[in-house]
Amino acid sequence: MKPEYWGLTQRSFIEMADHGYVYQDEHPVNWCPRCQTAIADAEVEAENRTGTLHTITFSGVDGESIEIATTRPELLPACVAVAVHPDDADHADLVGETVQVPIFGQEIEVIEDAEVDTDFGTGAVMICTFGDKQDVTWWASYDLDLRVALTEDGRLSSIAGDFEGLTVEEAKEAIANALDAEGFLLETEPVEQSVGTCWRCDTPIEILSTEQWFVKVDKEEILEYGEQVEWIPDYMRSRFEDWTTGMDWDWVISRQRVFATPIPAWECAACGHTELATIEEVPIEPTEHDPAIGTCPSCDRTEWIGETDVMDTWMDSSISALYMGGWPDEPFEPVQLREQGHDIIRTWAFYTVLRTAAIEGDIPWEQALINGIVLGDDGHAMSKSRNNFVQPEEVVAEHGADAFRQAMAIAGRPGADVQFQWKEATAASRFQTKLWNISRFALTHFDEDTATISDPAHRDVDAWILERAADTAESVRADMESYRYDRALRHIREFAWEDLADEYVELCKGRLYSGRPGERDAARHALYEALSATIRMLAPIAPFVTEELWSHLPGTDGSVHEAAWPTVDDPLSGSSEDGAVAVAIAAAVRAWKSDAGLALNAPLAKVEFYPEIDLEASLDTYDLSDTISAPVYERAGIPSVDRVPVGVDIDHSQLGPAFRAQAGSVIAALEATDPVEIEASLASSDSVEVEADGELVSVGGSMLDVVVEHQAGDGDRVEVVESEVGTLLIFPDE
RNA sequence: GGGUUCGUGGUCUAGUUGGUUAUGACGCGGCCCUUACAAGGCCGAGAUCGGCGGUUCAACUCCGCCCGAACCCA
Repeated sequence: MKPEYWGLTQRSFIEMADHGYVYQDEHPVNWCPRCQTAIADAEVEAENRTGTLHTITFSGVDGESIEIATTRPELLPACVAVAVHPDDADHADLVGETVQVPIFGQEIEVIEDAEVDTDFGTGAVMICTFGDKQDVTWWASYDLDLRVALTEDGRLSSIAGDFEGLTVEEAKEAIANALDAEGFLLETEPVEQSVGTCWRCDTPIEILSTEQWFVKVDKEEILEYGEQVEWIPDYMRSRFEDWTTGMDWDWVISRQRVFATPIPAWECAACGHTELATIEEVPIEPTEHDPAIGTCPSCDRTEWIGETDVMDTWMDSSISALYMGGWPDEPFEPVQLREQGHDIIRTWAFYTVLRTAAIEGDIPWEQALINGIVLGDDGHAMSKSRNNFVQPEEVVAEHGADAFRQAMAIAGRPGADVQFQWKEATAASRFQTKLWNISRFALTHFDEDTATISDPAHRDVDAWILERAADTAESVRADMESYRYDRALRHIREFAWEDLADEYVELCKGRLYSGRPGERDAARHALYEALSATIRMLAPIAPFVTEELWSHLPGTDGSVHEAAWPTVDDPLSGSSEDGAVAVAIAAAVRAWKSDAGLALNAPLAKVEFYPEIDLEASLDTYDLSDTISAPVYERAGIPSVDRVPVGVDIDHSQLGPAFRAQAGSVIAALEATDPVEIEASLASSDSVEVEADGELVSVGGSMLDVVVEHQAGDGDRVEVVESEVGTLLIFPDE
């Protein structure tokens, strides 16, 4: 870390001290005996382990003895009281009595407190300084003695007598044996317990009372600012609020480590006065330099001892928003976005909100975009032990950086875990090849004038692809703004692959190869617009391939990443709706030819189209005929083949509300009726009468359609294809 | 034990305010070399939308309980 940055961490510390957030105190803190440093609550992780529950007798000094249950006999030398529940009838007469701690001999009082769990062990619990946070609470509220049984390296202290110097594990066994030998140990049994461990080294943490630096946690203030942030997804807000509400200790920020940002403070060697650096002095290493103030303000002496403690690294990372926002040189304004995982809401997000509130009285960011954790191909979190981790370099080597980015973009939405899958990299790579080939085709038809073609005489399919491009650009824009990169990418692929490549390119080919100049220009213009829009939309997700394609596109200047978001103008002529009909017909004929084992360009005698939808104008058959290699005729009326009503298509959203409870039997009755009769009835009265629940009801024509199939009669040399838009009669080549 | 989220074909996944033949990808089977692309096109098999119950004319969608998974906490 550069001195300029950790100097800012020191400055932020000083400003927080000026605002009354920083104090130094002796207080119990989480302590890692291996790292030999204090750690914050957020650095303690809960781990389930199987421990041993020891039931131990404490003799009464004047009266009865009491049995307590504990998993930590090694803390007996630190025992300062025994607690029972106020409603616990079995122990009621012992409250206020004095008992003696076995082996170690100290006499302690039996107290009552509602926090005692009567169902655990014997219902009586020993209070030590300190076994856990509950002990700290009791110690403070009952003003109990402090008996320090553990040293900073996790061994028993001198008050443990013969057991001094043993590690916690050694002492647990040795003391249990001693208790057993002297008849104090009544029984042992395995018990599931949750142990607090150090996030760095997994060592069980202890609670020691030491002199440390703290930052005040003002829950109300943090909640108030957290409230003003937009959490994406919104439910992450409750993770933040739950953690904040559950905080019960201030943030201990001093660490007894070697490498980190120094706490900029000194202690006067003579009188013990603590002096903080001024913001003009930072960055400063207090163990190497004396404070600028020179003489101690309280005793006028000049010998200083530099603070050797360093700061929690979250003190550095929690000013990242301030730093990005120009602090301290520029007036702070919240930055737009924080992007982070939900596993560090309790640290990075929490501390950042706390610090920005304390220093600037503001929110750090307007939006907090929270992602899940990255999972391996097997759906589990990546880990060495599972051997399911994937190095990005492997994916890049196999499929390229853009394919990797696509695979990650499509792998999840905000808040959800992100599962890496090799198959997505495969799909992404194929898509890029597809786009490359579309571009290769298009570029052979473009020249330097393509980008500036004026007044193109668009045909229907041009109008259709331009409208699809405009709609896609709009929906992708909305997806991007809501951080739905997965949906954005799907929309882009769907447009590029299905609409542009499979449909439009096939339909406009004929014009591009052999159209007259004006006709060809219209196709080139539409193709150019659609391709240009696709490349620009994909650019944020696949930056390299789009940049390359962009550089080959005529009329472009500079980087695609500086290009404007695509807007597609309305076509000057042509009907996009009728264009969609041509597209649907082409698709139906293509599928039929494939089924018939014919090539797409296999010539046909002719195709007749009997529309079942209303066309804006007449069908534009120019491109269509060329694509399917057949003259296409739009016909009115009904085709001259056998016409067979085969069923009814019911509009449930209309029929349901109209008949309510009767709807079920009305539907059943309609489905049981001969479709031929229904069609006849609709033709004469635009309604059909059926019997439902013994009652004659009339169903309006708007609630149903008769499904009709057309079939070629025996010996007819014609094939009948039903498409979404109407019936096609296909006359194969002679 | 508490909080949050999730549970859709073999795998992964889409699904706006309840009414869709439940989307697509990867994989699988078949057919097709059609002047951008066989790293392609077309077709097909494969899902009682975790389970049970409820609300409703109608539930993948809303409600409750249960089972299972993940994260955070105790």
